[in-house]
Amino acid sequence: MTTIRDVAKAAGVSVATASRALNGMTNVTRPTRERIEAAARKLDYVPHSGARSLTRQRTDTIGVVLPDLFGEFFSEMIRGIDLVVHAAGKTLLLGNMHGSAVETGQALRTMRGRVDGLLVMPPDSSAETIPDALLRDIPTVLLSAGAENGTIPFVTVDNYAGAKLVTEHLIDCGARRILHLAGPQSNRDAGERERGFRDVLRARLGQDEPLVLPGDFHEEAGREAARRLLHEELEYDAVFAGNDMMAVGLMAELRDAGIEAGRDILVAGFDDIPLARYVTPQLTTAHSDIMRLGSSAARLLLQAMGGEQKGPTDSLVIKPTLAVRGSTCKIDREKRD
Amino acid sequence: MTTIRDVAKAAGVSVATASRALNGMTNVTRPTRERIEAAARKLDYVPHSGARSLTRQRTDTIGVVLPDLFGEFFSEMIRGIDLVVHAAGKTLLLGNMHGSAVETGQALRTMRGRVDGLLVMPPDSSAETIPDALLRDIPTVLLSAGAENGTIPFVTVDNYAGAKLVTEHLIDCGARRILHLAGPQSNRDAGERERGFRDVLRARLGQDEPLVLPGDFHEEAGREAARRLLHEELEYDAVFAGNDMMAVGLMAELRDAGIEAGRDILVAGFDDIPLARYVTPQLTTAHSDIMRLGSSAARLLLQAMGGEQKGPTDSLVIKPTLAVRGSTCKIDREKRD
DNA sequence: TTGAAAGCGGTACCAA
DNA sequence: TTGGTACCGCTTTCAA
Repeated sequence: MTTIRDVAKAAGVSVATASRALNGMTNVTRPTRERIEAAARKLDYVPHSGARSLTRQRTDTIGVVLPDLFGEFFSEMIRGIDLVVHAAGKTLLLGNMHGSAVETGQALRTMRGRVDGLLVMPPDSSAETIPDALLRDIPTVLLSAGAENGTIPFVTVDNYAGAKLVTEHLIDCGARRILHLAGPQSNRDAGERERGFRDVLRARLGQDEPLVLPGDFHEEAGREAARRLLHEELEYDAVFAGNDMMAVGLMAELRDAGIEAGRDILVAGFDDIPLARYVTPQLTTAHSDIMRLGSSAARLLLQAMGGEQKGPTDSLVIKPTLAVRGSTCKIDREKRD
Repeated sequence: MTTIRDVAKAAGVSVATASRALNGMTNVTRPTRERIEAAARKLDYVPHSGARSLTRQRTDTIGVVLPDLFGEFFSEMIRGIDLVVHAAGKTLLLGNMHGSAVETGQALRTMRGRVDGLLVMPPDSSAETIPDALLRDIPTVLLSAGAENGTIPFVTVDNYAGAKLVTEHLIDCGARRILHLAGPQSNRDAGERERGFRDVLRARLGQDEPLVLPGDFHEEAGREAARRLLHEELEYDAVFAGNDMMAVGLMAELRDAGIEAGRDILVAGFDDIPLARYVTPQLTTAHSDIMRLGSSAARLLLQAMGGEQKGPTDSLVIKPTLAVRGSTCKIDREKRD
């Protein structure tokens, strides 16, 4: 592979001059520059970004570490991030921590020296898995993490408020026996959603111990819940699923059994992934602008990288809105905010 | 940020010894190693991957450059890639070229010195946009590119065969006036699909000039096509969309006008993205195992990086199968292969 | 087993 | 305007 030294030699100049010419500095005479550029072209020179970033002390790269790369939620998030990162002329380095805390730490460590800033969505929504060393030296913004994280700014959806919105809506539609299909135990978002659900049920219906089924945010958990509903002949008139994927799985499975959401039972989800509009009936859900979540986080990070001090106070909490669709009643379609 | 020098100093050894200890080499005495490890822990040492890869001459990173990061197609592809890359203990560096050839070249250049291998999906499915210098020095596998690319191995779907499968199926279902909603002009995949469509129409129905509407693989193009169908009162009994997203858009728009796919008109797509099963009616499509496409490409690349000579002959062409669902007739459900 | 030192491929400072 | 050169942080010979 040709290096800048080869180019310099071919052009009969020092590496210093070659570097200057190639980087568009003005203090190089026309003819010299042209000789260098010609040589670079002829030798097919491509600078070694690794070496460059070592001396420059910056990489022009943003690292993103997510618990999973798959599915619409992350896909949209990445899109939002990419949008602003790309506009800022920087590159995205995507890491996947595959859900485990150990792997998270590992993934994050390898980021050192390859990125100037970090966008992290911790598996359990807490920053504990992030090595302190990194936090001290690399500007970091947490995605979808709680306020308890101390000193790191974060961007998140107000899960509690969203869950309340959805639950209220189900009750407004006449539901009285409402089941919640929860997300992963350790996940803070899931916890907040469940808390919102419980609080509303207590306040509005005086129910202190509503039925909450365990789930994991994946489609199959929704199907599983549907099967339990059927086999155990549980008499519920509404289900609030912890996220859309589970709601979709649940609806599909119920449908196979001849039970139609929106007619025989009300179903609502959370997130408003694109898919929510395509299923039949369309899914009522707490709408969060996921893409915006990603781009806001990226923007916050860029500011922090620009030297601005950013702390938890700069954090952004996005309030979800209620998107009423066919899977529940439509009585309060006007109620959206 | 603490460097290996700090650690060495704190442990009272040379950087060489520190490096050896930290990298698990055996030629370090127990006590020395323990002193070094203690120092590293105390100082919160995280190695600088950039510097390390500069000397090591490898990065343990695979670069992936796609025309877009959004949507289920890419999402699944990335999942497939990540699966094998992660299993191989390597990191993913994701780049987005935002569709343009210039940006592609740019994105690829910045990969130099940051990755050991490259997975590229060129915007027009041709390798021309890839700088020669990179191709010579970085093992590369093309995603979804044609055989015409010369010397680079690639992994692709047999678009022509898939399109024929779908078109045959529509005819078998009784369709005689079939419309094709094409993908982007410059896209080779799209071109192959259109070619398959045309060939079957000519062979089976003797139609030499079927109607082909322009599209771009996005949902809105499907909706637009539906609107044309409605307003211009085009009398067609089937639509073969160049990909699922467009088919989905088309079905949704037709449905709003009271026209039901599978009943009033037959609709088929291509790709079999997860969404295809969720829409109502479910979408008939050419099923390609996109995830497998990604993982196969990654596997091929890893082999090439391992020193094995890989050329176009090692390329993998995946034959799609027909997935018959509710958006078309079901007469030949058994015909799947 | 350990240390000194030479790079890896650039950038940028200091002189000339 | 140019060139010489000292790093950036780490790995890896080569000697000791």
